[in-house]
Amino acid sequence: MARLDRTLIASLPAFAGLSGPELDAILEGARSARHARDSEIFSQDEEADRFFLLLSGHIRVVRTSAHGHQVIARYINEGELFGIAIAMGRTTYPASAVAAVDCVVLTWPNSAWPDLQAKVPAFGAVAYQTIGARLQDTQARVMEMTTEQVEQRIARTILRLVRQSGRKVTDGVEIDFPISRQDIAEMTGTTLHTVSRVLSAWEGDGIVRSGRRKVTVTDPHRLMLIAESRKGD
Amino acid sequence: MARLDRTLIASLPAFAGLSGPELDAILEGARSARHARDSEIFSQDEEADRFFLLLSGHIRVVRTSAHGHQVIARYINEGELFGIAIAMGRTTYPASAVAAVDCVVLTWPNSAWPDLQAKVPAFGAVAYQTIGARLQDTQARVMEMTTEQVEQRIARTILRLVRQSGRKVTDGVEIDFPISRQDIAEMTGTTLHTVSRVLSAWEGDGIVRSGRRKVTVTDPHRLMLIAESRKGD
DNA sequence: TGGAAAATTTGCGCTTGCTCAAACTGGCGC
DNA sequence: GCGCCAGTTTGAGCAAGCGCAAATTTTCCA
Repeated sequence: MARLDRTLIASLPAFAGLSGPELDAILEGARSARHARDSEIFSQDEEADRFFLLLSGHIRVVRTSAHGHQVIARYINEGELFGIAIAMGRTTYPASAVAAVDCVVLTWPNSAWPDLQAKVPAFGAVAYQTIGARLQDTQARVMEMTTEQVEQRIARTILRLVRQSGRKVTDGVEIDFPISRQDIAEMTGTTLHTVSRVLSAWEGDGIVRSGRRKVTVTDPHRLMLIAESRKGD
Repeated sequence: MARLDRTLIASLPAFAGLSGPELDAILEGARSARHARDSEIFSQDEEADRFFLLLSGHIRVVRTSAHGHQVIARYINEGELFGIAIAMGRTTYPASAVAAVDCVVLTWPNSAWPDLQAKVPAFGAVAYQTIGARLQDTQARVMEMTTEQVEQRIARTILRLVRQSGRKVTDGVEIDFPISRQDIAEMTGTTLHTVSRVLSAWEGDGIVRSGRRKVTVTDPHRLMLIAESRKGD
């Protein structure tokens, strides 16, 4: 196996400030892999024997209920850890990970975990921070689901995606990976029909432009107003 | 301050298998406190300078939205850590903690955290497991909120409460702390009116018995059937 | 270039559960 | 023992958004 170069990860915010040897220690035992768009990186309920770091691309984390209903738990952005079941004391993956575009990931066997913890405490710290941040996000999502209307939830979700994965284009900011109405529905707890209706209405108002698996926000300010609005104000 | 005795925590599942000196190390720097029913132990958004362990009682963790809407994030049971903002890299508490009954808690200043981690690695492990488990729970809740009807969510929530904090009585199992219709509504994302209607219907069917801030499940099996049922089956 | 498949749009009827309103009840404090 | 208050029950009306169905549009690939 070709030795992985430390420049792969040196620029990631998560590892800012780590020394060269520390970076090398992290890469020891790692291997990199490519995953084509729409391919599964790991699958819900399967034995969690590895953990991952996304180097480039975007990954969709999907949970499927006992009755076949799918929910998108989150999108993973470049530089983020994912599939870190081991840091949560789990032996299976609680969700599936699907490449939203062609991706490059680093992956380690679980057996590398204790070593990595010992040699680079900062790595463990990053993992636990990640889990903490996701707990926050998920709890915020529960709040949204229970207190907000569908239109507000869609607005908030799109704003979040644009903030995390937005790319400036001539007339606004677009989400830089393909995302369907169905995907947005699975993030907001509604149906693709309702998402379609809402986006169409917004398009009529000049707030977004959208097409097949593509969303561009042209008036973020107005979208924020929708996200914050309350019935009866 | 009187020295705390290790028997306080020796019997907690979280600390099973720890040595006497380890238990003493944990208790060093801790102090115990009583909190009367309905009093706040810490408050959302305030500086998180301590972390906590519930020795006895039950605690409600409540988040309040920017618009004043309240949601119960979880109930803390005896032996659980809570308010561990420090383990999530947060500087403020993301929610408030309210004593559901008179409680006894252990509490440490954040300054004790690094020491504790170093001296008793198992303590850190328990904290991270706790956060991991809560992330799981919260994600499961998102799934429920988006895929299930109100009646199923209420059924599931009550079953969970009974499993975690049930007390056998002559004709069933009751939730052993006071819980109002409003509380159940704030856990399930509905209104106290709907909860009241559902419980009344169940009472008519002999599935539960309930009164002022009290719920007893008399037919857990039937309640499970409701929790698992799908529309259209 | 011509399908075929995938994604989106749109209409319509209907159900769930919310809102608003009002009455009721069980306990607790005085 | 009585009155008050928090908590609960119940009714009626209504609206958000879902389910279903069908038409369109876009893209991919043979």
